[in-house]
Formats: sequence, C-alpha cells, structure tokens
Amino acid sequence: MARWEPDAQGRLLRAALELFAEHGYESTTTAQIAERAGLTKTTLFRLFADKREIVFQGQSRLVTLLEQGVEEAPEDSSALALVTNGLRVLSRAHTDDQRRTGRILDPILASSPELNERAIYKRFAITSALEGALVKRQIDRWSAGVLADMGVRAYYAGYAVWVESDDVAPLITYVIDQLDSLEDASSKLTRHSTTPS
Amino acid sequence: MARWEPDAQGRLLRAALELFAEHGYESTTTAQIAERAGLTKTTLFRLFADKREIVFQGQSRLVTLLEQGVEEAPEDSSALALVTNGLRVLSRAHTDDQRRTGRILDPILASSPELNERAIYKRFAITSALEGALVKRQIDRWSAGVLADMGVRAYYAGYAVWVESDDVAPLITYVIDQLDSLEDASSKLTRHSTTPS
DNA sequence: GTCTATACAATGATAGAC
DNA sequence: GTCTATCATTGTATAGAC
Repeated sequence: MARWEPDAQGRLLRAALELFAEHGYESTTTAQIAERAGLTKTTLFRLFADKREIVFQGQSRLVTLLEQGVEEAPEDSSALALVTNGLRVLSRAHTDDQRRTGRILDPILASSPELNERAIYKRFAITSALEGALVKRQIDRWSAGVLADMGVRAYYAGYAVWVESDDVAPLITYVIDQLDSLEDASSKLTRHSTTPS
Repeated sequence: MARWEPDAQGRLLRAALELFAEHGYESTTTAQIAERAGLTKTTLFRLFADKREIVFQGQSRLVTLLEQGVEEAPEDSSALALVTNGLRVLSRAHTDDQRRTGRILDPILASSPELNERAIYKRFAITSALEGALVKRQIDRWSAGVLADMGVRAYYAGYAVWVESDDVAPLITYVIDQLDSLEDASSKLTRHSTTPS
C-alpha cells in the first residue's frame, strides 16, 4: 500500500513531544523534529503551517464536534441545554489516550509563551464557534456570548481536573460539574440580589 | 539634552502603522520600519520583544488600571460594582487620540492572523487580570470567572462601538451599555426560567 | 501523491565599536 | 543608546526523485 511509513503527522507529534520534553520547546529545531520522525524539514512544513501546529493537530475536529452538538440538540432545548449538548459531544471525543498525551503536553504548553499564545488562540476559536452555533439556534447575541464564555470556561476547567485524575469518570462529568458551579455563581450576581442592607 | 531624537517607541509605532497601511503587515519588514523611524533593526528589537509588540505598546498600562479600579472600589461594593469600577478606570485612559489610532489599527489587526493572535492573547491577559483582582476582593472563583468574561466582553464590544462613533460620549458609556445587556441576558438563563411548558 | 534537495527571505539574538 | 556585522532558525519556493 504505502511506499512510505504511515502516519507522518503522528510520528512528528511524538518526535516533537519527546524532544520538547528533553530540551525544551525553544531549543528544539524543526529540523531535529523532522529528523527524529524520519522526515525532512520540507515535509514538516508541508504537513503543518508552523512549528506550533504540530502539537495542536486535531483541534479543528473538536470545533466541528462542538458545533454539531449544538446543531443537533432537540428542538425545544433551552439555551443552556444547547451548550450542554455541544459540550457532551465535544467531550465524548476525548479518549483515555488523549488524557495521557495531555499529561505530557500540558506542562510543555505552560513552559513556552509561544505555545501558550497559540493555545489561547485556540480557546478563543472554540468560544467563537460556540457563540456562532448558539446564534444559529436563535439565541440572542448577548446570551450567546455569555453562554459561550461559560461553556468554554467549564470545558477547560473540567479538562484540567480530568487530565490529572485517575478516575474512570468521563470528561463530561467534570465539565458538567464546572458548568453547574458557574451557572450557580452567575444566577447569584444580578444587581438586585447582591448589595445587602 | 538628548543626543538622539526622543520618543523612539512612538516613532516606530507611527512608522509601522504607515507602512502596514501602505503594503500590509506581512510585506513590511522590521528593517523598513526601523529605517522610516530613523533607527536600525537592532534598536527596534531592543525596544520591542517582537514585531507584533510595536503595535500593542501601552497595553500593560491598561491591565494595571483595570486592577487598580477593582482594588480601589468602595469596601461594600457588590461583585458587579467591582467590575464596573475597574472598567471605569480602564475606560478613562482611552483618549480621543487613541480612538483615531484605533480606527487605523483595527483594520490592520483584522487583516493579519499573526497580529490577530497577539490581540486575542492580550484579551485573555486582561481577563485573567480582572479575574485575579476580583478574587483578591474575596469574590469566589466561579463568580470571578463569569464576571471577568462578562466585563471583558462588555469592554471589547463597547470599544468597537465607541471607536466607530463620532459621538462625544466617553468609552465608559458604551461599555456600561454592553454590560447591562450582558447582565440582563445572563439573569434570564438560569435553568428554572428557560424551559417552558 | 508523497517526499527530498537546495536556495532564499525574514525574524530575532549576540558581540563589539562609538 | 545606538550601530555594524554576523548568525541560527523559521518558514517559503522551486524543481525534481520515487
């Protein structure tokens, strides 16, 4: 079938994670990553837009899943139920294998400003996608904005707990927990109920 | 006094904006910017960490103001009043001159993925700072998160309207308008009040 | 259709002179 | 504080090999 070793992207990801863990992100060159993956720099840049993207491959699929989850929620869903359904479909895609990868990747992300910036960009892209999906489901734009922020915040906070836990509980459990806490907090901060006396 | 022309940063900013408007961000080299400002590439990179930062100078001052506004709010302020006070102090720093700069800068930011990514990073930094300031004022972390997202969303949305308007109204007017709308939307989406029948 | 070789432009760092 | 000079690295472009 294949005249070359298969899964070039996967090999590049593994090579990159190894090298980043060994020498740090900045001290690792794209040529080194390519070499360890049995490829050349040219091929690396044909497969990925830049050095950072090696480590974020598959992210665009997550956005699609989130949008689908909102789109496919029942007709009579509340705004919050649309978000929950999006997060459920999104969370389902996170396998145990990704938890292992996350444990290796997260400290690397935190260690490099460059990677961190890209990570935040991805978070914003997810938020915008969720907001857009909610507007398509006839949610007014202010509610859509607030809910998108809340949903994504719950997703990231839930992910952070899940990735470090050894539980068998699926990601969605933690995400829903976070969402409940956020919703609860949000319901208590309207003007009339905050200033006492 | 000064052996060189003063305000190197300001000159670099103006040179950069001119050149970006003329040839686009990507087609402008750091050497060209430095040359138009009467400097060299070396000096540019001593004054700014990278090419993108030329255009974001002064942003760190904004974060400080926001934090101060939250810190200095009256003792008995509600959580929302802390946010409002932060945004008020932050908004006060936006002069009419910055509105003119914004009108030139905003289209450039939108045109370049690289600049856009940095802009989103700055937005996240502002959100984190606000969240941290709220936690310091004894707001629980979930409320702090939700409020930080709402406040920053209001700030950016308000800014977008303000920068395009010819009104004499100050920025804070638009920001508060947005915050009111967001708060109103937020107060209507708690579980019990959304699913009808 | 996937990979490689080579050459190239630009960012950003560094060292030493004024 | 600025300059010249040099350098490593990212990322692109081209043309060709399997």
